[in-house]
Formats: sequence, C-alpha cells, structure tokens
Amino acid sequence: MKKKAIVAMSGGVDSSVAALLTREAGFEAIGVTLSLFPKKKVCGSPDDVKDAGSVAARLGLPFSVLHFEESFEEQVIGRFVSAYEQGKTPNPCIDCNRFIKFGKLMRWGEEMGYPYVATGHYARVEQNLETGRWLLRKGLDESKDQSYMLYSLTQEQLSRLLLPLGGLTKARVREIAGENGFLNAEKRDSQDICFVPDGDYASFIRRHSEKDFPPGDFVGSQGQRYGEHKGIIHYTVGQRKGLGLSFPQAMYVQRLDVEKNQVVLCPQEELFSKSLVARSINLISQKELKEPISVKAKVRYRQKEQPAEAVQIGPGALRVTFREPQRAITKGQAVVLYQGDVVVGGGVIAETEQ
RNA sequence: UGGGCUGUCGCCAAGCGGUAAGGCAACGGACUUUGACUCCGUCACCCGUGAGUUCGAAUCUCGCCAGCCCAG
Repeated sequence: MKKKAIVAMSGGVDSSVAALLTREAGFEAIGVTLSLFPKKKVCGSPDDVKDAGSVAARLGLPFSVLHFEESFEEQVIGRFVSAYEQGKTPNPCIDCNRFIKFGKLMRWGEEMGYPYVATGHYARVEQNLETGRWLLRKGLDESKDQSYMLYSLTQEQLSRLLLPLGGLTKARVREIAGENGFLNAEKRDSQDICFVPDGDYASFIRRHSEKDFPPGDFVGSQGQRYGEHKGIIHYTVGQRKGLGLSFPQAMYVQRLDVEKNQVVLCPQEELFSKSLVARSINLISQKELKEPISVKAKVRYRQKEQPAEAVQIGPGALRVTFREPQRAITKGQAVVLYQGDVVVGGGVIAETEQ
C-alpha cells in the first residue's frame, strides 16, 4: 500500500514542484492550502488558492483548503505581537512552521490517515542509521537554504517530513515547473511577513495589541537625549533607517529599553557582541550537548554561519560564544547551530553578552 | 547702541571669480518565506535678500534682513 502524504501548497512554485515530486516518489498525495488570515492577501488568498488548486488539478491530486485561521492567530500572530510588546524581534515564519505547518497540519494529517507532510522548503531530512536520529541538513542550493526556519522540528516531526526540493536548485525547480506547464513557474519569490502584506507591521501590532506604544526618547549610550521616537515597536536592534535623526555618522539602534520606553542609539562599532544565551532550544543531531562543541552559528536568516562554540547551560538553554564578535545580535531572533550542513539545533536569543 | 563673526538641500558641511563635493535624513528599487543590515538610484537650474563690478560670481563691492559673540 502506498504511503500517504499531504502536500502543503501555498500557490507558489516551490510547493507546486514539491507536490509533483512527492507524487513521483510514489506517495499517494493530496494537496492542501492553509487559509491563515483570510481577510488579507496572504497564504490562502483567493489567488494563491486558485494557483495551488490549479496545479493540484493538473497533477490529478485531491485538493482542499484548511481553515487554520484560529490557530494561526493564537500561535503565530499572538506570539508575534507579544514579542514586540517585550521589545524583542520575533521571527513569525519559524513559529508558523513549528506550530502550524508541522504542528496543526501534521496532526490533522495523522487523523486523516496521512502521516507524511511534504513542503517546498529547501532543506533535507535524513535518518542517521547508526544513531537512529533524524537529521536536518541544509538544502543543496545554499543560496536558498531554509534549514534555519526549520530548526525547531522534533524527531517525531522530522520523521514524517518530506522535503523533495532539498537536493534541487531554485533554477531547476522553476525549470521543472515550466516543463510541467505550471502557471506559477515564473511567479516571484515570496517576501515580507505574509500577514502584514503592506509591510506596516507597527500598525498591525497596534491593531492586535491591548497595549499602547507611546512616543519616547532616543538616547545615546551615555544617556544623552537625541530626540523622540514613534513608539518602541517601530524599532529593532541594528536598525538604521527610519530614525528620522541626522548625525555626522550613521547611527543604529543598540537596544530597546521597554521599562524606560527608550531606544538606545550607537554608531556601527558599538553594535557587536561576542556571545549570547538562547532559550527554548531544540536539539536535532544530538539529544543534548554534554560538553562544549564547536559549531557554525547563524544569528539571523540569510547570514553566513559564523564559527562559534556552543555549550548547554540548562535543560532548555545554551550559550553560544562566537570567535568574532557579531553585529546586532537581536533578542527574539533564532540562533541556529550547524556542523557542516547538518543542523545541530537552535533556540531563541534571550540575552546578548559583551 | 557700538565692535566682530556668520547666513550653501530637512540637518551637518565643502567651495574663496569660471559655471553647486560629501555625510546624515528622506524617497524609490534590488535582495528576502521574519524584523533588520547591505547594495543601487533619486534628492539645491541654485548658494539670506536687493543692487553693482565682471565676458562670467555662491565666491568681489555696497545696502538691507536674520542669527551668534564681545562690549556696555
């Protein structure tokens, strides 16, 4: 009997090709598009659903739309807003993967008799036959690698995950889409936060938060006042644009002080720190770090991994110390550890040090 | 009220007789399944104002206006 898989189809090229490849790999597949925030133009917008449905039809796959708005609101938007309220800078895509695509959707599939979930992520999953552990590896096309976004997946989730694009380049994926007459072969890559299509995430947060985010002071690291900011949610560590102030040199946000409602500014040189503490960690290639290990770590998506040493400092926490100080390490963002192209694990940055 | 200094893009600031550098900010775009960073592009037909000298002035002269400093 064929193994059964759900393909999470966003309407884009990647997941469309993933659907094709999943079927070709011998799975009995169904296509599903998640409706997450129906009132706006997002995943699950009419156009995207239409594109996904059209590809599914072309492949002869059953297709349906799942209404996960409620979970999305709670698990993703809620966390997103709450992080900003605390002066942190969240990565909602990671939460969406963790709680929606590989949480809610996977559970739904299980109930429906479809234990596997396939997506169009550029990363690879494989089992280490010696240890039995499931490994997450970078996509072969390093320029598109999305393993960073998947660091939070558990062994259970990885064991049910199919990533058919892991060994392909983006160019090849578009080619395959073209060869198969997919109407979205040339559709542009997605960008920005899907539920804030106009890019104005600050207004979005104000609409979704009980709290008030009043103007406050821009200050220097010595406490000198530089001017007035628009509300703390408008800023993130390392930010340069949008301050509306002019200095002899470019100035950046060094940190956010929620208590004092201050945004602390500094020149580029003072933006670097050497180590960080991550919490809510998830380890993949090993169960725990018994001793410090040497890794390469990313402090944000689309950053080249940097040499570092990682040590576990508690059940859910680890400290990462970089060989070279890193620019603008930001609370709320994820740090992901690699050894070669294997994801060791990762966590949410809670503190920066030095 | 005398004496001195200054007045160039939203901010800072080059220029000192030959036809307006640059930085910051802003705006647009690229990049991107997060926020940032980064990169590329745009951004003073005009130099407080009026008159003059000159082939030609932001650059020289005179008047006026504004601001600053020192006197009193």
